[in-house]
Amino acid sequence: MVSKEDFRRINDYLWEIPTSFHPKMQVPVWIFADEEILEDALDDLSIIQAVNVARLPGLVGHVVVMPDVHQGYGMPIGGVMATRVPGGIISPGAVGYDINCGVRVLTSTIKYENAKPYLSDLASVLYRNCPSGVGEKGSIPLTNEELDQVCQQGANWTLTQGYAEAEDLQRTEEFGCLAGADPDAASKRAKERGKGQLGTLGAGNHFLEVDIVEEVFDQEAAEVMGLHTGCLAVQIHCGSRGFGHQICTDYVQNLQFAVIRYGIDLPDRELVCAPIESPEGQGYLAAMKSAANYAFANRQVLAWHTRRSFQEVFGKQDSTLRQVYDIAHNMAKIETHEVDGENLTVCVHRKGATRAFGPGFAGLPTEYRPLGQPVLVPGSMGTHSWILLGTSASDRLSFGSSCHGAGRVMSRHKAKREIKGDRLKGELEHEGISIRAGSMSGLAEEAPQAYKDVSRVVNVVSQAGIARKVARLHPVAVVKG
DNA sequence: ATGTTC
Repeated sequence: MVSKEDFRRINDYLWEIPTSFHPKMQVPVWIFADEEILEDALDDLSIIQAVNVARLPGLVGHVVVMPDVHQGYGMPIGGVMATRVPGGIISPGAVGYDINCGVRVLTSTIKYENAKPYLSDLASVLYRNCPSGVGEKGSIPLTNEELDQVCQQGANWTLTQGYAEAEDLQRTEEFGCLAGADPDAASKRAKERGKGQLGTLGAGNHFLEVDIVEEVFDQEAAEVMGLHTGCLAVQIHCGSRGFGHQICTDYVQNLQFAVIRYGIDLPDRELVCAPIESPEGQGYLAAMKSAANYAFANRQVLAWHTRRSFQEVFGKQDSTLRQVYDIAHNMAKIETHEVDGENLTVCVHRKGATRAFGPGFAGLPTEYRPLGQPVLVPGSMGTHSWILLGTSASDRLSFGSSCHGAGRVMSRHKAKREIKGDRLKGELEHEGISIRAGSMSGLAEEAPQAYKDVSRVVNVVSQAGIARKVARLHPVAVVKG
């Protein structure tokens, strides 16, 4: 067990578990939290899992835990670990089952006051046009060859097919495509699942939401990002669907043998991994990149569905949706970071954590380079969401990372048991939020009561200096599986 | 998260 006394307070928003806590810890664990969030984090396995992660071979710096943390498969959601390349490991459980789960935000100049009478229709049209729900198939079935192209080209494939604008790709992490993806590293079963699901939302905490830009905290940055107070914006939260899920399932199973072959001492079977330079590690990395590219393409096709839905409701003239940004929050990336005064090549695993690089990063479009990387933080349904920017301090504190959402405090099981979906829908509709959901029990699982207060989470990362506030969004229409 | 127990 871990208790509050095991933490050393670095400052009001940063706490450390030193390596002296456990003889096998390679690096300390740092958690970004206020006291309340720290205490919440001790209620589940989050911190124990972070300590387990700190025992893996080849770790550098420290394991990072974000304020939206909750327990996950092997590694907590809201965790970051960096491993030496070569010499360290790569672990599917430290990326997550939904490879490149992420968020895209689109923005408009449509004023909420003018749009208000049409929002219920808009919700219905979006629900009709954006396939959602477990196992749901999309409107763009892919051949084997096309799936391979999506894996290799990511969002670029959607541009060639007419589902994207060039600016969308500019304003996507990695410009919508990771180099080095190998579709043949994905199993036949993964491919079969992936072929029919491009352009689908999925279920669970995935959603498509129309928001009002409620308050702007940095006028200059908001202007560059096209965020206008009182106007509509759209958030799309989803990932690589059955394709990425199957890839994770396959490699969690296969890498068990790598653990034995390379004699890795695992603190938890769920942290199954392989040396990153091994054939097994490289296989997972190439498959993970395929799923990541699939997810970039998936969110792009959903953006296309969103645009045609807006045109259907508001007409072609007044419905322009410009992309603000698209970020991943379940991904492993080879990056260079300064650790203890030394520049190291590392594999940064971000699971329920976003990249948050500061100003000057060359991988950003020109207009964003002076600002830093946009960080998109969806809240729980019916509450706020936030647009932040990465900072230069994130580079040295959190491997250039920030939080990804509100973070669960109630298990899915408990939420389903305690909350009535149809009653929740009524309450949200009463607050002026149009809800279109395929499953009432699914809706209950995602109730605001099941999550932390996202503004509290955002306050921690902002006070800790790893991201800064640009704008707060408020939902007016939600589409869920 | 997930053809929600291949």
